[in-house]
Amino acid sequence: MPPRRRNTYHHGDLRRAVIDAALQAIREQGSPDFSLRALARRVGVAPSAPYRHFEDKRALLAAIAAEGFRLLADGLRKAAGTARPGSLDHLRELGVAYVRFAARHPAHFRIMFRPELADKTPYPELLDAASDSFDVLTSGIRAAQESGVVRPEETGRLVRASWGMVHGIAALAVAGQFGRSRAKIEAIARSASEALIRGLEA
Amino acid sequence: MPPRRRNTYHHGDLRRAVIDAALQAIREQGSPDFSLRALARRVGVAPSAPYRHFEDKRALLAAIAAEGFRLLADGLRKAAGTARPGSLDHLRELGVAYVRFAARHPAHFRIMFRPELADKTPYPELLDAASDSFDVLTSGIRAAQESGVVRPEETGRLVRASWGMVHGIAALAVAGQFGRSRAKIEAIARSASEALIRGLEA
DNA sequence: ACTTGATGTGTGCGCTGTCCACACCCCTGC
DNA sequence: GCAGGGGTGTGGACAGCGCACACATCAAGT
Repeated sequence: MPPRRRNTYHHGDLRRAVIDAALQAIREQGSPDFSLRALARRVGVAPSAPYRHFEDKRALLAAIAAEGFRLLADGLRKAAGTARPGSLDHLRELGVAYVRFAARHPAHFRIMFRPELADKTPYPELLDAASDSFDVLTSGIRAAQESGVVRPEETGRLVRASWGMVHGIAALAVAGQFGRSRAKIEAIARSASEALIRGLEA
Repeated sequence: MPPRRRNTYHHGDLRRAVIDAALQAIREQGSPDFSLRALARRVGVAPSAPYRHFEDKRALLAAIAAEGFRLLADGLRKAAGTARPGSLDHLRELGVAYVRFAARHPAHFRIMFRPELADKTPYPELLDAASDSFDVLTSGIRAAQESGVVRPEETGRLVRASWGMVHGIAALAVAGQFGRSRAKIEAIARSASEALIRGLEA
């Protein structure tokens, strides 16, 4: 990619610029109620320019959601790396990492589970990223079961309970219900994860 | 209220009809992306008629959210009634009832935590209903602490963990991640609540 | 009967998402 | 070293939207 050009007919990296403007708008109002035209104005291009990069508004949201799931999978893997796979610590760090991702990337998080993207079929990029994240969680729990530290109950059930818990804490945190302090939010996630894991121990 | 009048200039209960049409639309598309004009068409009134009952679109959503919180508080209180206050069973039933509410009233649930309603200040009805629901949860946990069956940890922390868990399971269930069967969804909620409670026992 | 206030109608404004024909300009093949 | 082609941005158009405002209708109280 050539260095940023200014005052040229072509923008340089309009796709990225539109995504960033959208994230900014989501951060400001909490919801993707921006208009594509306003985004274009902010970026300094014609109203129809973004349509060269996104089929429609939903496709833009899908791109943001996919980016979010990629960031989430990264965060989960990184956190998991700090503890022995299959250990209870590993499990707890997965939970904390889920919530930390939401606290660090609230704008992404707010888009990722939007109902209008529930059918990910038209967006293979989104579908892949989402299942990848889900797999990291699932295999973390399965490993803990295999190493015998967690009940040998049906894995899917444990995944749903764990995922549900961290997802709920993340959602409420992003909604501002737990205050603005990331440290406090992570502390909540940590103690909640510990409690749930205690309840799931073999 | 007089009996339903048809073919009259005045509708009879337009406010209720608009809310119901909105709920129907939310059920159909998962998000409140309907137009107020379409709602009016469905109900058979002029595009501007709903504005007699709702200041704007957000106020309509706020009314739905408030109704949702009232239904939630009812459901929580009813479920709580089936077990001795302060007992672990009582706690579990609260958790199950939260998720059951979401499974039974998904359209309400989808609206209740929308970011555009996060500032409930302009909607005192919504504010009251929301804090009432929250109080039922909080006092349930406090009672369990006082009867000595749950750790005497800071109550707020326990509330956040518990609320987060049931909220996450509810959200994922409403998003269709756990399939359509209400029985299965409640089973997940039940076993997850039991696990968390085990982890929180004194 | 007359007024009055609540409720529904009709019309208009500015904005939106999206489409289309056209302008521009970088890159590649000759 | 130049022609032109394809990817990218422009400008204008259209239908539909949220919402405002002036007017119509009707029930209820005097």
